[in-house]
Amino acid sequence: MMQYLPSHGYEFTNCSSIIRNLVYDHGGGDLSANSEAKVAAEAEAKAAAACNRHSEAERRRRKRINGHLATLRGLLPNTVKADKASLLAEVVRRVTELKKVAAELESTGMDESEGYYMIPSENDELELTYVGEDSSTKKIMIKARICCEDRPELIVELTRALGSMHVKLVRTEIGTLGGRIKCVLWVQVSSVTKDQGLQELRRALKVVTDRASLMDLPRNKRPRGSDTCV
Amino acid sequence: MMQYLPSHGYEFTNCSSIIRNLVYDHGGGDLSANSEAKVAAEAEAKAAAACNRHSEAERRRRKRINGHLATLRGLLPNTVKADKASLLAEVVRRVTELKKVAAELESTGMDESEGYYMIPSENDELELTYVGEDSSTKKIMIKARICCEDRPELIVELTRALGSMHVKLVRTEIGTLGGRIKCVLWVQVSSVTKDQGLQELRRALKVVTDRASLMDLPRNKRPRGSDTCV
DNA sequence: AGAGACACGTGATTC
DNA sequence: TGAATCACGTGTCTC
Repeated sequence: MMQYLPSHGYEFTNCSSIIRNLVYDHGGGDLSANSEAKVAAEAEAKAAAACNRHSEAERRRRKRINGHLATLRGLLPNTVKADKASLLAEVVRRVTELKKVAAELESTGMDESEGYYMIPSENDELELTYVGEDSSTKKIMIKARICCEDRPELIVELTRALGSMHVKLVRTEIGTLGGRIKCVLWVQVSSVTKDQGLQELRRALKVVTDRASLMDLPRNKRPRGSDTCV
Repeated sequence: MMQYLPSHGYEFTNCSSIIRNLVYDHGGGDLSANSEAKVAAEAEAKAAAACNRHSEAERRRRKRINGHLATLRGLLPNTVKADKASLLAEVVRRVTELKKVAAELESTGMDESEGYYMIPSENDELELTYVGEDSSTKKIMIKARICCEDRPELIVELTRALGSMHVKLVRTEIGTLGGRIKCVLWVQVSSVTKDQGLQELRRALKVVTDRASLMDLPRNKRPRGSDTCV
């Protein structure tokens, strides 16, 4: 650890301009009048004061900057002993990370969860959006936005439709209002191209939104509760 | 804009140690032998070289630090003209923001969406967790984790149960497997205390998980599709 | 002219 | 010893 206490007593007036002034005084002081010496002394004092203000301002500025750096040290883990450059490098890394995450949220529309977007509209809707490809897993992400009349079987139908594909339901958001339902699904599709994924998913979901009956299925596979009557 | 080109030619050797050496040379140089002058010259040259290395290293250090600062300027919007301190203040703000968002995701368990957590278990479950209070809106966030037998009316019942309370469904995640369903709800409750919110929500959701019949409701309020037979 | 911001070289300190 | 880091005061430039 370094401390850098002000061990050398630089506290006051170490300004070279003063020294310069002193030199000038020494050179021509003997011939000058008393008033001239006074003027010189005044000038010297003034310069010294200005110099002090300057160095003090610079001290304040440094303190401000280092204060922020200290704050960042406190914010980021394992940077207590890091030097300034390394600390800033780490900060750059984190901010980059933040930007990436934020951009991802933006592009997936995952920040649309509040309010407006989740309110069902009056018109039926089946909109698929290609979100992107995960660089590491090479899997395609597709966002599906569905809006239609609400009915109890809907969720089961959706689950069933997705289950028929090689997909992973990453996230679901559902909003209902006045008997209508809005459903946004984030689906991860593997091993297919973008167009294939969009096409297959659209076909699967269209079955649901078109109110396709589940009654074609064998009885023991039908969702419980939807056919308990009879 | 400031440029701070190296307008004053500080490029080489402005080390006061050299000046000091020169002063000493001037003081006792006349009486010394040639070899002594050589030694002095060597020492001077050595000191000058060391001094150069020092100032160059410092220059490199500054360059590294300022390089990171420039990177941060590029990363953050509207910081092109900001001075160092303001830039760092903005960086602190952003990193704090990042930490807050990350902590929120952590505490709400919103990062549990993948894999394990959304797989329904074999046992029924109704677990409510107090997530926290939004500092700005003063609203309570509760996470409800439900696991039970799947049935088509479930979602409608849930929606209905929540609709009977003054709550806002912020986020929903649903996972189904083998006829069972796991459902995690993030619910924002307003105008009640933590305990009130937990209690009311638990009562409302228990009705659902206990398979309470909806048939007590007036016919026109029953969810469509669940009672079309008769 | 006066305050603020920056780069610079330097001495002190640590490893 | 030497390399690296830091705080410091200073000169210079801008507004």
